[in-house]
Amino acid sequence: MLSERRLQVLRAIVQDYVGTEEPVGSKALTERHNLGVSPATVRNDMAALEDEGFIAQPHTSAGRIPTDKGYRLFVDKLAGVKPMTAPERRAIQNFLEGAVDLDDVVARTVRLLAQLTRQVAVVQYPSLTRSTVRHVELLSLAPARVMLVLITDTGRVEQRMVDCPAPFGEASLADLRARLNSRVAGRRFTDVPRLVEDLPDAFEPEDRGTVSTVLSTLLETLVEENEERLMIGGTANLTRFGHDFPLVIRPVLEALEEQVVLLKLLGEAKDPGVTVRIGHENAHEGLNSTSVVSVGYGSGGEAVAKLGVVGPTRMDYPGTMGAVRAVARYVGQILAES
Amino acid sequence: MLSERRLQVLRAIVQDYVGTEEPVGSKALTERHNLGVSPATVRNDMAALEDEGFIAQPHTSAGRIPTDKGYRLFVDKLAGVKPMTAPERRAIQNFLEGAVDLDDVVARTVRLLAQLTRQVAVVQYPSLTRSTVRHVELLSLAPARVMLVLITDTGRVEQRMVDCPAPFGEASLADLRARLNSRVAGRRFTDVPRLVEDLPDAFEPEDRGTVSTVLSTLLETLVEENEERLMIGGTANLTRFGHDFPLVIRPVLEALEEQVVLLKLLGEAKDPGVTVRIGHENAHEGLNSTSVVSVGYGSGGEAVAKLGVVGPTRMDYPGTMGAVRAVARYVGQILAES
DNA sequence: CCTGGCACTCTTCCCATGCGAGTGCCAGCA
DNA sequence: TGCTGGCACTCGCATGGGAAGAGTGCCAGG
Repeated sequence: MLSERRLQVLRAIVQDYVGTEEPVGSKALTERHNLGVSPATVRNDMAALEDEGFIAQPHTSAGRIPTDKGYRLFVDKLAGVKPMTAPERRAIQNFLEGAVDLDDVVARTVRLLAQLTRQVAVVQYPSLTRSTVRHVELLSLAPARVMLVLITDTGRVEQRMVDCPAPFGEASLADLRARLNSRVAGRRFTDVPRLVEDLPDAFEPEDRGTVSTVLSTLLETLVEENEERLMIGGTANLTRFGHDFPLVIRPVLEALEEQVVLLKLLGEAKDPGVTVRIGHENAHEGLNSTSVVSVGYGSGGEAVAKLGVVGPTRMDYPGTMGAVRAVARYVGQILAES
Repeated sequence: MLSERRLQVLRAIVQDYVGTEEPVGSKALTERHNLGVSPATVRNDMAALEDEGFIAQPHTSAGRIPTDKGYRLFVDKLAGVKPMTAPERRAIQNFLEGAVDLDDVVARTVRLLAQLTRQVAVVQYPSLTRSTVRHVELLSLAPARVMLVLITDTGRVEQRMVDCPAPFGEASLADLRARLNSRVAGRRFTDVPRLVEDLPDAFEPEDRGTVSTVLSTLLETLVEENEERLMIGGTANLTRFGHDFPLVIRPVLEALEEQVVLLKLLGEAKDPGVTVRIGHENAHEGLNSTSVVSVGYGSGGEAVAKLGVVGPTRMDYPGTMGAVRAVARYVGQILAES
């Protein structure tokens, strides 16, 4: 329906607009790209593209700017993912390799993404539900008080206090610790409930209450979704957003503080590859003038969490997608090594 | 040197300017505050205050606005700390009591502070160096790989991997765990180095290398200053900063991302009470147009960390100081209880 | 030492004007 | 049918000149 040239015109408009931040006119287009046709022809194409809803004019007789729909077409059909250069890849790897623990990995990833894309970076901590248990530790803090520490294969640590219904001896605790670990160590979180189901039966009646309490706390910890933490960075890049300032970035900052919103945002992306949500495609109203580029990352073949960037719809999609993909890949490697 | 009335004029200027965000003139002042004198008199006082550097005019013949020095005098001499009302105090307490773990306490504190003051809130995690050890846990992950988990009295958990110079048996590990805990549990971090000094001597020669390695990792963890994490929130409030947007908030956002800067900022405040740093009193350049109100908080009588807010120099100092102080007090209580 | 009055200084707002960029349409040409 | 050059038209934006208003500094008088 859209001729090849019209698609090229759209591509050129997107590229120019992303570069200059100014509405682009027919004359400027023909000067900067050799489309082989005259401005008049381009004007006709533009009129057609506008009828289809891919571009719009801010005012009568200013240049055209892409609409969300225009960006969508650009991302889907007209632009690939721009791969990182070799030096960039090396820099990413070097920077991430310096990390000392999980917090540091996440923190470095955020900084890296923010710098590479010059946008706001969001990195979700490796999700509990998809990881495996490395170790469960039980510490007796008081006769009827136990601290439960859960360590995951991605290096994440969760702790919980458990108030026991009855005093619980050191010997029983050691027993529980040993049995628990022999059953769940190395297993996926989703399998844990099944694996510990009958564990209380192995204990003396007077200890069963406590064992059950500990186990249910453990299970709670495993499913606790609101514990899906994330880290954001590069908010200073919001200042490069546009001219009509406060009105635009206010809701964005607010949305960024609502971890729930962000988690949902990242969670929505189900693709195996890089997912792009453009403008109004984002459910959250405050993000209607932003695009979100996200991707899953993980230590093995499987994604355990997501990361991405939030930026103006007017962004360099190929470059951003390339950076996001590359960072995700290297973070995965780092996690697998540690 | 400054007469009583002139101080009152300064106070009135600060209050009005904070309220209206606009330079305040002599006529408006006499209308809104009954100073008992005419605008002309106030003008003379203003001229004097300007000579002394407490106020300034943005342009010839606009009203006056307070300078950093003016705010300083206001904070030191002219305004007290506005205490929270009883309902506010109750709300603070209720909100904080819902927290389930340390992360949650900090997160809630940040949200609370940001909401109460309508500014950017910064909360430092309880510092390691001033807390006491609750428990040290050692987990064998591989024959020559140990995970060290440190649990503090404030509920904070730090973990480190230790690569041992030689394989280390389960029995030795249990031995080390027991000896270590019996020595350091309940002790202050600063005392730990002294307490574990001779610990390797109690082990077989072949294990001493590993024990030393583990201990030095523990000591590293204790002193590691860069691990002083903090959480910030309420950045959306920056949009209420002023009219000349990007130029002002850009450096602020950048400074907020530099944890080092923030930690230094909070660390500088040595007072037992609420500390206020106004405008250029902040060492960091990006924060020259902001004021920082901070205070220490802690579970006992002693401060284990700081919290505070960052806002425009034109802020409601008495109210902000009251909110910061109240929140710090209640967070301290919560930490002491858990 | 305070007060009212007065002249003066700027900023800000508003409007008219001109310019330029960009468009839409049309007639002509391949 | 599709491309091109030409041309009239539309707006947005920057420019400049008043006019208004707020606020000041200073002075003479109480």
